[in-house]
Amino acid sequence: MSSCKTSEFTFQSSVHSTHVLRCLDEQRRKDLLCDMTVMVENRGFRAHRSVLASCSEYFSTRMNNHTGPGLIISLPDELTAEGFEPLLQFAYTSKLLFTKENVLEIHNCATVLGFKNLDQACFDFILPKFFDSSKSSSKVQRSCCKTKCWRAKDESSFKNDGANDTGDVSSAAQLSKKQEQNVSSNLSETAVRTCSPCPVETEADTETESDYSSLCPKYRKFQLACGKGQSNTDTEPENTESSCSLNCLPCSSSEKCESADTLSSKTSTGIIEEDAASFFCPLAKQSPVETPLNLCSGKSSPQMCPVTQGSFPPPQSAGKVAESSSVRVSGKECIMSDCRTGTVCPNPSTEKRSSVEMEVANQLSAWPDIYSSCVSEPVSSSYGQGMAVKSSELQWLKQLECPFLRDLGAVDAQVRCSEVTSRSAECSYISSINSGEDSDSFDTEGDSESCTSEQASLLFAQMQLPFSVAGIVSLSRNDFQQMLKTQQMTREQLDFVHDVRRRSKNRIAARRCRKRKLDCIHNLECEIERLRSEKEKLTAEKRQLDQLRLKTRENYSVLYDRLCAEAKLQPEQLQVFAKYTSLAECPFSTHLSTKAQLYHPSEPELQPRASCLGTDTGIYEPGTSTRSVNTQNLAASDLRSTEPPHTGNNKTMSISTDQISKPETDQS
DNA sequence: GATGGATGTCATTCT
DNA sequence: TTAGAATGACATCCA
Repeated sequence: MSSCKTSEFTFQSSVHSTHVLRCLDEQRRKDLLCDMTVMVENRGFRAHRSVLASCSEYFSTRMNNHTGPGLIISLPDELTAEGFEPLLQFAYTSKLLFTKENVLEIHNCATVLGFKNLDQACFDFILPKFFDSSKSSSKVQRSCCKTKCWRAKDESSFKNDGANDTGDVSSAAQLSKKQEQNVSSNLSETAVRTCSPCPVETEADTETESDYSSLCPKYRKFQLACGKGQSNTDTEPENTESSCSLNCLPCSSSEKCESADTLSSKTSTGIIEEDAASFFCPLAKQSPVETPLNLCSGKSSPQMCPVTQGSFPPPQSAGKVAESSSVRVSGKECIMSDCRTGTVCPNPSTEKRSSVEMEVANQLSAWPDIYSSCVSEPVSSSYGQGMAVKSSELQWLKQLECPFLRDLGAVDAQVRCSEVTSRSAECSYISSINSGEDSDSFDTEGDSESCTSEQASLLFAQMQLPFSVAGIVSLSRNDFQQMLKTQQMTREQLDFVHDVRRRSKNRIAARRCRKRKLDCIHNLECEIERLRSEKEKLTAEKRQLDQLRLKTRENYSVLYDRLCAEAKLQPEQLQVFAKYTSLAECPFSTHLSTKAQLYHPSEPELQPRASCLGTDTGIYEPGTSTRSVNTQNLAASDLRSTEPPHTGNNKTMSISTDQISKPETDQS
C-alpha cells in the first residue's frame, strides 16, 4: 500500500470520447447549445463551432474571425446539402453513411471543407469500388480507411493518387486543385495518409466461402451445401480464429492495418466508422457474445481478458469491469475489456501486445489443458514463465463472464485431479518411465487419461526439464527446436519431450475434431428439421394449389361450355378454336382436343352439339361406359360433389366413349 | 456386468 | 519434401 501511495496511476477510458460525442450529437439534434448555422443550398444546419472547427479546416479558418453569437456560414455553391449532411453526422458520430449516389457529393464536400480523418485516400479506396464497372454497389464494400490503417505518405504521392482518381471522379479532382490551395495545406502538413490496399475480399460470396476455409474438407462441403455459417462453432476458439483471420487480414504493408469494417452487404449504404474498436477484429462488434476471445491468427487480441505478466488483477476488479478501459499502473498497462460487450481497449501507445499477452492468449486457446498444466507446474523458466501460475491466481479468470471461460466448471474437475495427482507420492506413469520402459507403456498405466497431461507435467518436474508441457505444445516448431538446442538433454529426454508434444498436440486436435463432428451432427439435425418443416409447408402449399387448379379448371370448363352453347360454333370453328387455345400448359388442351375430336369432320355421325347444348343428353351415367373429363381426377369429382348444383353443367362435358370412333387412350 | 459417452493415442491421410 | 492438422480406429475409464 505504501508503494501504491507513491505510484502514479492513470485511468484512461476509451469510451469517454464516445460519450462526449454522443452528447454533442444529441445537443445538435435538439438544437441545444448550438452556436452556429451552416447554410447549404438554402438549408440550415445547426451545429457547434467547436465540433466543426475541430473536424474541418475550412470551418476552423472561417470561425477564426468570428467570436460573436449567431454565426452563420454559407458554404460554396458547389457544395450540396446532400453531401454536407453526412459529413455533419460524421463529425458528431464518427460514422460516415454514404450511398453510391451521394458519395461524390460527400467527397466534394470533404475535400472543400478539409474534413480531417476523411482523407482523400478514403475515397481513393471507396470510389473505385463503387464506380468500377465490374463491381456492383450492392456488393460488400470493405473499406480500409482507418486512420491507423493509413501509412504516411508524402505530399507528392498524395497528389499522384489524386491524379489517379480523376478517372472515376473527375469533378472531384477538378475541385481538388483549387481547394487544396485553401484547405489542404494543413492536410499536407498532417502527413496525408493513404490507405494501403489491403487484400480484403469485396465479394460477399467470397467472404462466405472463406468462412468455411477453416473447416475440414468434409465438413466444409457440408457447410457449403447447407449454406450456413458456423453457428455453433463460433464459440470455438479455433473457429473464431479463422473468422478473425478473415476479417483481420493484414495489410500488405508493414503498417498495423488491423482490419477493415465489413459494411452491410444488404444495402448499398456504406458506413465508415472511426472507432477504436473497429481497428480490431470486427467480430467483436458483430457478435460480441458469440466471440468470447479474439485470438486473431494466434496473436493477441485487444479483447483479451485481463492478463498481465504473472500479476493478475484481483477477482473483484476483473469481475466488475463495466466498460472498456485500460489501467496503467507504474508504467505497465493492464488491458481490461468487457467480453460481453465486445468493447476493446486498445492501447494507443503500444503497437504490439507483449509477448506474455500473446502467450497467454495462445494458452487460453488451448484451455483447459493449459489451465490444468499451469496449476500443476510451478516451473520457472523463460519458456514457462507466462504459465507458471498457481491455481489461486487463476481463480479470478472464472469470475469473468467471458463466454470463453464458461467451461471452467468442467475444468475444476481436472484441476482437482491435477492437485490430487501432484500430491500423490507415486505415479505409475512416472515409475514406468523411470524404469526405462517404452513411452508407450504409459498409455495404459495411467490412473486416468484425463490427468495424463498433469502426469506428464509431473514427469517434467521429475526429469528437471525447465519447461512445461503447455509451453512446448504452444511453441512453434522452430521455437521448440531452438529451445531444445539450448537445453542439455539426453536422448531419452529429447524423445520424451517430442513424444509429449506430439501427443498433446494430437490430443487437442482430437478434441477439435470431435467438437467439429458434434457441430456437424447438430447442424445436420437442424437441417433435417428445417427441411422437414419446409416439406410440410410445401406439401400444404401444393395441396392448396391443387384445389385452386381444380376449381379453375371447373370454372373454365363451365365457361367453355357456355361459350360453345351460346356461340353455336360449327365443328370447323370449334376445331380452329381448339387449335389456338390448346396450349401445352393449358389444362384444357386435352379437353379442347377432345372437343375438337368430337367435331372432327370425318365423324359427321357424331352429335356433338348435344353435349354443347347443355342438355342432359350429354350423357353422364356413372357406372356406365361414359366418362367425364372431370372425373379424370378423383379430387375433381370430390370437389364437384361438394359444389353447388350449377356445376351440373359439367355433365355437358361428359362424353360417351361409345360416341367416339376411336377408343380414348388417355386413361390418366 | 453391460453400455454408452468421453477421452487419449496411434496410424494414416490430407493440406 | 516435410511439418502440422485432421480423422478413423481402437483402447480405456467412468457413470
